[in-house]
This record gives sequence, C-alpha cells and structure tokens, in this order.
Amino acid sequence: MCAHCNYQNLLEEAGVEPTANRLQVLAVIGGNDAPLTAAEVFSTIERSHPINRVTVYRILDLLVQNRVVERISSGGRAAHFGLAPNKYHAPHPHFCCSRCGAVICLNPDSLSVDADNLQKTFAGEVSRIEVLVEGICRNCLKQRSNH
Amino acid sequence: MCAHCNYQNLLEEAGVEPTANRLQVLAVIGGNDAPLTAAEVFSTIERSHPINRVTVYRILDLLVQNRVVERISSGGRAAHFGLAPNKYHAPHPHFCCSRCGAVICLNPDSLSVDADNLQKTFAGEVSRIEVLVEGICRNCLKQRSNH
DNA sequence: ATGATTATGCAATATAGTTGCATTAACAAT
DNA sequence: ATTGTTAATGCAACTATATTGCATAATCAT
Repeated sequence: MCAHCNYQNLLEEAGVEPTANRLQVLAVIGGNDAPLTAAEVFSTIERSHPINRVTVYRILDLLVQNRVVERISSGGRAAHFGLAPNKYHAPHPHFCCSRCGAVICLNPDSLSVDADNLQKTFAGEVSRIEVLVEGICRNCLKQRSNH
Repeated sequence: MCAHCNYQNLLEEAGVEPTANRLQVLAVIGGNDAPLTAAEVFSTIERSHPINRVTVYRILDLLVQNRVVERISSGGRAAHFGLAPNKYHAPHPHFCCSRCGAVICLNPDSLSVDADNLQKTFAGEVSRIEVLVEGICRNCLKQRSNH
C-alpha cells in the first residue's frame, strides 16, 4: 500500500531470497496501517493462498532478524509486526488499548525520545528503542460513555 | 529492599486488601532490582511458602490494575513485573537483551521522552508510556568476543 | 453461629510460539 | 536430463505462558 515500497527490493536489499510466501507476508504487513499479529498475517494470506502457520512464524522471524519487519511488543500476549523503519518510514511509537487490545501506529513526531545520555550510563549495545503508549482508544472511550 | 516502600501501605493506599499472598508477591517484586516474570515470582515465593501459580497471576493482574505494579513487555514471550512508578520510584525505561532475554532497569534520566505533541494528534486517553530499549547486554557482548 | 463476600486452590483449557523431521523446490555441476 | 546439495515449506507434536470455571477456605459483618 506504500507507493515507495517495492517488497521485492526490500527483501533483496536485506539479503533475503524473495520467495512467494515471503513476499506475501511482507505485502500483508506493508499493506496494513496497523501492525498485525502472526495469526492475523496467517489468516489473511490463507484466504487466498494455502500456507502453513509455522511458515509464517519462520518468515516473520527471518524478516525481523534482517530488519525488514519490526516486532512490536503490544500490551497483550501476541507480538505485532509492522514494517521496520527505513528511508520511507520513520520510526514511530505505538499505542495499545488496554481495553480492546488494538494496536495503532502513532505519528512519528507525537513523541520525541532523547537518547543522548543512554550511551553514558549503559554498557550494552543498543539496536532499537521502542516506545509504547498505553491507554484507552477513542472507540472504547465512546462505548464507555454510552452507559 | 526499598527503604521508602512499606508494602502494606502501598497496598492499602491502592485500595487493595493486604493479604499475606499479596504482600509476598509485592515484596518479591519490590525486593528485586530487575523486573521478574510471573514464573520467577511464583518460584521465589514457593521456596518459603506454598502458593498456587494461578494465585500469583491473579495477584499480579490485580496489582497492575491498581497501579502498584507495572507490567513490562519484554522482547520475549513472558511479561515482566516491577514496582509501578510512585513518589519514590521515577518511571524509567527498560533494556531487553535480544540474546539472553535479560530485562534490566535503566536510569530514569538515561532517556527523556517529550509527549507534548501526543495530546494534539491522538484522540485516546493515555495512561502510561513505556520505553523499551533493545540490544545486546554487557555480558553477552563479552561472551561473544571470547571466540 | 449464619450468611455474604473475597481470596485461594486445583484441574482443565486456551493461546502463542517452537521443534524435529519429512517433503518439496531451486539450482548448480556434471 | 540426472544427480547432488542446499534452502524453503509443511506437518505433527510439543512447550511455555496465561486464563477459566468451579470448589474450597478465609474473612468479616451481622
């Protein structure tokens, strides 16, 4: 759904063989405006094309490993997957509704994180900073005020 | 382990009946410098006092609900639990080692988050902002350089 | 004591993810 | 074309984590 993203190129640039299944997984994730769970990716693909659940998990791992896809820890149990930041997609925080479990991408500049001090006080190697905003989404707020 | 925290008071102020099990759970969490999984809390308590696994889950839910304890989404599968921010404990980011799974509390001012724009662009109700730093911890870095 | 409410225990179940091994596909070297 | 090699996928079984429903025990106000 993103005009800039050629999924075939994304995979090749990451050094990942662009098989049909991998392209499907990536297209489903890239075509969604909110990050999806593995189960959602699986059932979406399955509607049009037979694929195994385990294959989806393995492809997701592979794509996360190669930074094509980003694993987002939602408040709930299942991880969510979205396109990893790249030259067309700025890193951005995610919102998790603690009522309905929805995961939503927030505006990249709705929050700014200053990590300058981190290097000074922490001895590990940092690869990624994830910001998770928790609360009640608009829909759930509406429903709650209804009674 | 925290001189300021009286667990009994913490529970009472939160409106939670301070039963023996709840005090144990809270003491184990408060007495640890890094957030623990439910399984870790359970097995720690179990060593000195019989308790059911499910009870631990229920108490953790209750304490999270009442903001005595904070649920931290680590990179891995199991949630981690630490003391929720209160007047003696500033909110702080957490580090997750993607190699060994360790979860570590970072310095409260190692990262600063500016959420001013969030209200302007987001219609939900925000209750909490969680910052998760992912990477390789010091120990794993050492081990890796050993061969 | 009696009854109501809350907390805990126990067994069963659900959910998410992983593993081991078999099969198939892709492709290079004869 | 045939063979061998590697990579990708499928399938079944399994593991880890968390949740549920219902029974029992504890607590507390009458």
